[in-house]
Amino acid sequence: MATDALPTPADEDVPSQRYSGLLAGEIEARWQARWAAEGTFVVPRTVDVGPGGKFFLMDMFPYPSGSGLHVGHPLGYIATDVYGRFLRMCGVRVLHTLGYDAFGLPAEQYAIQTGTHPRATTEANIERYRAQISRLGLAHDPTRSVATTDEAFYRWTQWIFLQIYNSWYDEAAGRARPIAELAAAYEAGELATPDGRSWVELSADEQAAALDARRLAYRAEVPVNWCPGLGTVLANEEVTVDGRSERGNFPVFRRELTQWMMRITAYADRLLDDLDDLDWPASVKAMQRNWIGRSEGALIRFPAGEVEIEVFTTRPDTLFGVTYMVIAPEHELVDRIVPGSWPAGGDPRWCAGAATPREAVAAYRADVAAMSERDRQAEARPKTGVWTGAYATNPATGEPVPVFIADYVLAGYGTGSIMAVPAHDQRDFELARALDLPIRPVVAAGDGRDRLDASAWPDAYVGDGELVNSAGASVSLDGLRVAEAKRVVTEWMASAGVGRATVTYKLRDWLFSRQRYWGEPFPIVYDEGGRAHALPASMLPVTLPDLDDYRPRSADPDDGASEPEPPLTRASDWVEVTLDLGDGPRRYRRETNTMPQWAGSCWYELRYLDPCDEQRFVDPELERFWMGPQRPGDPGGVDLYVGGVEHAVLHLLYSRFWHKVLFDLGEVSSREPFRRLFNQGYIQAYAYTDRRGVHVPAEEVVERDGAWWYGDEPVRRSYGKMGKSLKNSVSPDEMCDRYGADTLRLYEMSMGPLDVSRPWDTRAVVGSLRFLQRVWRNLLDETTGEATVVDAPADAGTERLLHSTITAVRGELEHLRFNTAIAKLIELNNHLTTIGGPVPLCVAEPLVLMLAPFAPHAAEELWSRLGHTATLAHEPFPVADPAKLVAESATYPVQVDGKLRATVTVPVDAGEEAVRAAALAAVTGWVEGRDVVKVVVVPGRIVSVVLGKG
RNA sequence: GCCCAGGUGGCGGAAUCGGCAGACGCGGAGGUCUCAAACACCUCUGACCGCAAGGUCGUGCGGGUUCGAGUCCCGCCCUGGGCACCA
Repeated sequence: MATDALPTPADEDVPSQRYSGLLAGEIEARWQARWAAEGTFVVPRTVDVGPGGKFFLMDMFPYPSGSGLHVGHPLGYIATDVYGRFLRMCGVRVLHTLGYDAFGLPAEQYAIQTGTHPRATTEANIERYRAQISRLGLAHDPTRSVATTDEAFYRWTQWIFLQIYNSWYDEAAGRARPIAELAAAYEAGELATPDGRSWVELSADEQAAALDARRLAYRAEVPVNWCPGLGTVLANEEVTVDGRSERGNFPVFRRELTQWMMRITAYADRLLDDLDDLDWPASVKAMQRNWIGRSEGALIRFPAGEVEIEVFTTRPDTLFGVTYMVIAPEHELVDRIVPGSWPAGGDPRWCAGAATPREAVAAYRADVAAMSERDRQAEARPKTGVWTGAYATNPATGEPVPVFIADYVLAGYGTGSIMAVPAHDQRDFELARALDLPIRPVVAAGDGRDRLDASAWPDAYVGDGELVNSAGASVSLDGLRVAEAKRVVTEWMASAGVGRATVTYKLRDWLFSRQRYWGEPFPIVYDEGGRAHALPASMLPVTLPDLDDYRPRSADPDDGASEPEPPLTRASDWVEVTLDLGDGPRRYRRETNTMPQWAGSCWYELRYLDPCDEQRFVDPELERFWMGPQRPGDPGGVDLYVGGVEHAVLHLLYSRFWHKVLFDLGEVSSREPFRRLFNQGYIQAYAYTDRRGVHVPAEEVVERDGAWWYGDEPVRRSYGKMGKSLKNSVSPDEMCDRYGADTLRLYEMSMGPLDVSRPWDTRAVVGSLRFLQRVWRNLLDETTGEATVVDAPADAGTERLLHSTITAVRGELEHLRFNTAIAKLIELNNHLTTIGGPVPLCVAEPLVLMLAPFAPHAAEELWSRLGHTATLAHEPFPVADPAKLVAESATYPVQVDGKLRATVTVPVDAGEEAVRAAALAAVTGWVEGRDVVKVVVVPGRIVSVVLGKG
């Protein structure tokens, strides 16, 4: 096709001042330059504020990826901008800016792919993002933007790490305290040292070890998620349910490795309880509760020869129903209880045909190890297990119970061991059936099954009921209900010294080190004895050294036995340092792990308050002003935080944890970082594949006869994410070029409620352009660009509509319902089009002001052409006059037997009788010959006439 | 399996202290302007019946409450998301 044959619009046919994409582009560039030059959106670093109050408004900051933005990315940014502009016009001091989350794996991987240094690609990506975002006309304070990769920023990330490192959790006080106070407490004898000796008896190394063991940031050899494909270990939160990395989808292996951990579990209860005080979506709260996974139960010790097996159970009431025990296969206790040969009394089916218990255990462990994480978690997999040859003693009955290993018991939860009650636990029931273990009911089922004989039961009985078969020498539960039995047995266990009530969590401590290059270095060095030392704050920042080769040592993604090797170990000049940490210059080795991507985002909201502060990470006065609690019970925090739901348990849990540590240490006055959270939906798109399964450009696909065609070829349609590889990506730049940023903003806001995902439809964008065009045409001459408004009063109908629109738009904006607010503005403007003639100034001005949050450039331009010289950014948002809302007549729909039959119009002050009479008169044809049983008049609403039967 | 959302025209969506279902926009049909068009303008546009006036049906399905139900209650179905051998 010859493109030069395309018709070009003749210039003289289109009025020169018609609001087109081209004109919009010119207006937008001009106003953006003016806002920048005048510092319109710069917020002073002072804490005085007018009567409108303050509002700290935030978006989840972007990760500047190499592929740039598509139209879905700025959805939330536009929404917060509209809301912020509205609040500003309501006299509120609004803090709104945007930074960049620029450390992390993807930036590093992108750098490796393109062969350039991560700093270079990161900076280029940030510039690209800035350019794309600035075209949208967002009213950010440009002086408060940060990037987590800035030395001036990560200096404070390291500083906060030091605060956490130099703290311990005082369980008695329920808060973190400086580690020096722990040393003081040990020294004063207020706290017992780990081995009971007095503090002064301990060597310096022993004292240091005792403190290190309690720090909130600590090193420990723990089972970690080793991902050879990424060359690093990962946090639990970064591993998917089928045991692969969230990034890159590589296999993840469990390995014991020494790593940096954050003691987030100390905060489990507070992280859980404080959710109640947050204005967050219920789904996010539910996900966090689920992830923390608090469960109340009891720890019970079962003697087994030389050792004791401690189990965690939520059903201590079923203690008399224990018929066997299970330990996780990898549990260290297993090797200590396995006897040399099979004792008498066991069932051959428990032994898997092995000659000795040791062989049985080894074979079972080998089977488990050979299984992939996916297989292990597969649904409906039959329960397996093998006897260890050992017996333990039920502390309530004195009975011996066989001890098994089975992979349905997880080493990482509770104590890694369970008491099996097959009658009342489905998993135990399944293994009991598989190995023909006894099943002893101790809770009388109320559902018709046999209460004492489980041989015909189809499944475990997990409901409530009366305890039976539960009387021992020192305690009896018979006759009690489950809840009561739990209480009684727990009291008995405590007095008998065999167990106690406890709480466990699914939440694990946060694995905080990564074997990657592109992250914050730890402010930690090791002495020649291998002991860790924190650097003093005066030595911060510890800057990331330049490296020629920043790649992780590549390992086979499937080789779980490979070793992580941080790239920073290669920076030998950087690693080996001589420092004076208070006892003269000595040689040290730097920590070569880096922090995970989440570190910077754990506290960036605080840095927005003053990114230039070189004395502190945040000024306490600014923090109190912008984030402090507003009333008793208020946790404080950012007033509105908008972002996607994908960070429900990662970023949002980690940042709450860091914030609480800072709160405990007195560094911030708010105990939560984000008071209100709003999850925006996603913009999705259709993608099309041809018969080979290859994606074709979505823009060029047409619909014909209910099918989709790419040229002459039929294509298949799918729906989902927008992405370059799917060939369905639309960039904000091309939308700005074709329609202007204001049209794009308006379109994205009118697509639907902010929290709902919706499909992108480029064809529909023109509707928003038409709206702006019509507003433009109603107020200006399309040929001359002169305002056509008149300084005359509006007619009563127009005035009433204006004021009802103001009321509605304010209400919708307050609740972030931008789509319906826009619909109201369109209705008002359509009314002005319909009545024709010049628009009165007293209608034009409020219309422009109400439009301003959505389409700020067009509104500014109209405002100036209406004769104003200053920006409208701080003009008061229109306020409705209640007196102008009153109509003189009211229209009632009239129903007869529930069906709409007529409408009547009566004076607005008509009494109920008059309305009733008018309504009946309007439906005589329907009522004729029938009895009117009842007439319901709902004032201002409706009239309902009820006829008799027949 | 458990938890949380949500099912309304051809499409995105309005309307929930129960009160005219389908605001607003896209798409579609017809028309205006134009040599022709367009990101212009006007009219119509839930389905069915009817020349029309008008009527009947209609908010996932089945019941119920009510003068009146998209909205409340009971029982299902489906879709999306989260969690999932957590003792």
